[in-house]
Amino acid sequence: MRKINTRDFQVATRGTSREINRRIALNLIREHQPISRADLARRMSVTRGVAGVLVQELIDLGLIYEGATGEAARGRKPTFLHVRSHDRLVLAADVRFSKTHLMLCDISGRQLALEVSDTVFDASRFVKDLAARVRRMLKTQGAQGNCEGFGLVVPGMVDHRTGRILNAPALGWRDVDVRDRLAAATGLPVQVENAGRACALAHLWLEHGGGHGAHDFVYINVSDGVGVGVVLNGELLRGRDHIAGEFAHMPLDLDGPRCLCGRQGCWEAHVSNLATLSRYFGWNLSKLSPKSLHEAERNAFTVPDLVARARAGDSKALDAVRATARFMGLGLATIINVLNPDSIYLAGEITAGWDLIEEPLRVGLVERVLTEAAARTPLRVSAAHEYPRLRGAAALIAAPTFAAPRVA
Amino acid sequence: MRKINTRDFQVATRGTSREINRRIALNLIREHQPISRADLARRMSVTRGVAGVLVQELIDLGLIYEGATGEAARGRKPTFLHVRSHDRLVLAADVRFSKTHLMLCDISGRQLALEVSDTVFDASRFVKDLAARVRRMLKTQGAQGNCEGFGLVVPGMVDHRTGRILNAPALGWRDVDVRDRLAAATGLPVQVENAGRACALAHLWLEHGGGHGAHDFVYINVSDGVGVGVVLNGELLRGRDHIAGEFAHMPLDLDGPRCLCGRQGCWEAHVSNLATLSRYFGWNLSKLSPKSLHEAERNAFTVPDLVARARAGDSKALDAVRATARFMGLGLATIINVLNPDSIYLAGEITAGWDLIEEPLRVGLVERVLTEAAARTPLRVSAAHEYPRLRGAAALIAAPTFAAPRVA
DNA sequence: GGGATATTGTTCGCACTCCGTACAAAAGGC
DNA sequence: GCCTTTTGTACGGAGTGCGAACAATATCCC
Repeated sequence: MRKINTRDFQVATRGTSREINRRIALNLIREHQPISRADLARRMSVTRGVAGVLVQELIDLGLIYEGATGEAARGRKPTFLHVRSHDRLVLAADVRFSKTHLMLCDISGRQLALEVSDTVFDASRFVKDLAARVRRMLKTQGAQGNCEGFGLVVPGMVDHRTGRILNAPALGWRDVDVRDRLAAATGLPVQVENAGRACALAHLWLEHGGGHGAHDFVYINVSDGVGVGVVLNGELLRGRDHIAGEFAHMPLDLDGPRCLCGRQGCWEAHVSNLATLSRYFGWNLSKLSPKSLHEAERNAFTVPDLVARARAGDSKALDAVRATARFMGLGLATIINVLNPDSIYLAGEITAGWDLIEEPLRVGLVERVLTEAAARTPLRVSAAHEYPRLRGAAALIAAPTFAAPRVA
Repeated sequence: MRKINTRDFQVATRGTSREINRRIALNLIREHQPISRADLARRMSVTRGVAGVLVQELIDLGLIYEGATGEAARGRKPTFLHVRSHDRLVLAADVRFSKTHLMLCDISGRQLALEVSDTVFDASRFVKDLAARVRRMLKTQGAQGNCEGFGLVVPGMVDHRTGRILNAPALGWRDVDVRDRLAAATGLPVQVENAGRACALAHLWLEHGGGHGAHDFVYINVSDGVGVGVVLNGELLRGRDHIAGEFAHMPLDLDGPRCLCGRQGCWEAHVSNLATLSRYFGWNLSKLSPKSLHEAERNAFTVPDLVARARAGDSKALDAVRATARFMGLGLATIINVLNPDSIYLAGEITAGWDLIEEPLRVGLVERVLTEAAARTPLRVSAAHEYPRLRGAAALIAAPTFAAPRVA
């Protein structure tokens, strides 16, 4: 029951019905390929005649192709339809404090090439350097003509509409226009998005197998910080000022530990990798400068190391990990109470020790969640693929092909 | 950019385009009445021919009617169109711990009759009693044939789809089917919803004047408890387990004051009327039973009284009110960081003292909100009409007439 | 082998849609 | 009285889904 926005609506024209049905057909083919015209007609509850026309149009548009003829118990054999993806390529980049990853993949997310380099912090040099790498990768992969766009993911606040990076503290960037500059330098359409949201996008658009078509979920990445992407009604929530989903800095305790953001008691300050390590080593976060913290974390050992020690019998390590888990549960409870999603996906180094943390996490969850039903919200560890952020960057380019047409 | 749900989609048929455009036309007429066919055509960017057909259909459906002919500087005078609402009536009820309100209004929310009675706590007697009142009111108002439905609003958790009240602690109801029983007893279609959400619905559907067509907002009612309704993309957020929007029990401080829900440090425990009064009187919430608290609040004086004292120069009263305001701001900050809505509407007794509380509220807000832009999220005190909850109940019945058709 | 049966995919008339144009109706200016 | 402007209607054209009939292709069974 959506209200029509009378200041921004879309009138239906002669072609609107066709456009809607074509898009539905494309999505059904994508999800059930290989599939025949007749099967498609049945799934759509339209006549085979209509399905045939829709399919022909999708073929003419180059979105699908006819494959082998399938087997049938009796009667004429069906010709299978597939979504064309092997020669529709996408570039994806993930910029982080330490390294910048660049990946070439097809529109379904299948990885074709990957390259890692040190991150360049000067914005102008960054653009120049990245554009050169893009050109080189396209050339060596023989993909110059087939690349449909370039998705970029950064840790920070992004205005997705204008492509400006508003604030990325980890990179030291404020109000930098990367999209247009990268587009000019590479000749490709460029999309920029925040890392947490991109992971959610990857899950929404590229995970039809395991993700099983979730349309209302929250994707949470607990790492150096806490990144969150919210998908409601099959759509990513961005918000008026591009900060929607910032659960990281909600307070658990107004007088709690100091957070890198300057405030006290943020959820992130309780559960980030740094918080977990601090708990183990007895660091006092309030007294360390942000920079030295970054160093400490980079050089010293990591959360996976800590999980390994916990596994090996180091009870102090186990306590630290489980303390973090409880706070994770407390924060998740608020997310559930507030958004009440169909499911929650968890990612980040600490999820490697899921068997160790699940129980204390659920204790924290039950402590604060409002109903028993809500406490049963499925929590899934995003085993997923290796590079959720890169896949998210790819999803930025892949999604428009399959998205629902704007109507009413 | 919405993903099509391949397990629950709507194929476009021959009539889909017309349905979409008819609904857009209806909404434009509603928002700009009186309006001519020609003007409608211009606003929709369609020819006058199409607009004429759409209008004729809406007239035939009884949704609009032709009114007087308007004035024009030159040329033929337009015939004005209006949404038919004076003889399309709706019943609305608001059940609270103390009283039950029953209102008859038209589909645009104009109040026609109002009746207040003591709340009946036995569910069976409640249904019987309320149905009798409904019949009587329809009779005395001569509205038996024109009533299109009955909207019911309760303080508690509701499954809107099945019409069951899952848990309403204030009324002592658990898993009670009111919808079907009321529908059988009154012969009307019945819709049930939670009070906080209903207020948001009222704002979305019945506030085209002042609300100015907000489509992404949060409506917050700070009263005995804290009720919140979230509207995103012109649609009310309900959630998997019907608890979406439950910001009331997010923690500000895990070791904070005890809340009526049994947990500690909930936002509600910091800002509810009870919390404000406790601050003034020095009550210790942890040591009072929920029941005695209810009594204390009902019999003693109220938050408006406290605001009056603050106005009169009672510095202790002012401190109590302003302390609550700061906590309100801290909670609002999390709401903004998380949902980042276009605007926030505030209601509840304490907003009567808006001039006293705005400053400390904004201090709390700025303390926790992540960006300066987000800190400027418009906060509007819902002066609104007298009965937001009743209007919300009415909106439950009124909305389907104007909602966007489901497509793709 | 050959006809019955079953399934796929196409074709064509039909009713419905929006779209553009032409036209009638109604008012004011000169 | 004629021109101009605006509103509202009428009609052919192009594009849509729908239903039924059709050709193509396969298996089953006698």
